[in-house]
Amino acid sequence: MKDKAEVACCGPASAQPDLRPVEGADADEELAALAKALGHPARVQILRILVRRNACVCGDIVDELPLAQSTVSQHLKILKDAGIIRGDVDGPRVCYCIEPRALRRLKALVGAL
Amino acid sequence: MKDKAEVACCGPASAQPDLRPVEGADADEELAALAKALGHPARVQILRILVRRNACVCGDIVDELPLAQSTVSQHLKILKDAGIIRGDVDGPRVCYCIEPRALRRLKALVGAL
DNA sequence: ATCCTTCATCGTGATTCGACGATAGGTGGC
DNA sequence: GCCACCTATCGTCGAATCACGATGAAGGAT
Repeated sequence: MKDKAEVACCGPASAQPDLRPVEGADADEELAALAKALGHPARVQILRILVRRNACVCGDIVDELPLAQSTVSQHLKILKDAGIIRGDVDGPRVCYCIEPRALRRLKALVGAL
Repeated sequence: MKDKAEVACCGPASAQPDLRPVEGADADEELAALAKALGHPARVQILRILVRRNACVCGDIVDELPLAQSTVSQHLKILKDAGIIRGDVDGPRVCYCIEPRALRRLKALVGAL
């Protein structure tokens, strides 16, 4: 049952648009925080993995990266703290998936540059 | 003659599209490097200043930020090393402006997420 | 030539990051 | 209960970041 993880653990993308401004001091801080979370190749790679398998994978990420499990877990925490991904516990494993809202927000902020 | 700086020191945006791929290992590194450069509020602010005055300002940036001159210079160097901005010497002062190519590239990479 | 302005660089200290191994916490199977 | 598996967290180390003041280099102005 290796395909089980393809069932998304995270609900469908909430389609409501972001209303917050895309510039100003708060937006600067927000963009900087999001960019900082993306400011490492491993984290970009993790994000790409989660986008590719639109469903959420858990520790398969560790197998795809040349990093120790603890290091990957740390990167996942950074992405989660930034609000870019979400991690839902699914039995003994944890199911990570991207947070579409945050990704849209990032695109909006970068697009406003 | 305070309005002199409004004349752009940098040529008009080269309109040729970017041909490089927006995913893959190289793209991951590239996006991470660009994001890392943006991963600080002061640098986002600097970028916004340079976009607002589409012409290039030099040390006026120091006046707009609550940071020491050396600190601002350091942030400018980071942005310049990342290829996001350019600095042309204009007499005793240096004229910074955004590098439209890099900005477009960033938007393409983020958009591909 | 001498000063003054402008910016970059150096050196420093405090903080954070990135990576790892080791360890602890849950969960399911036996 | 006990054991195996998957994650998270802790502790640690070296390296990088961030901020600053001080110093240096280069170009006008007088």
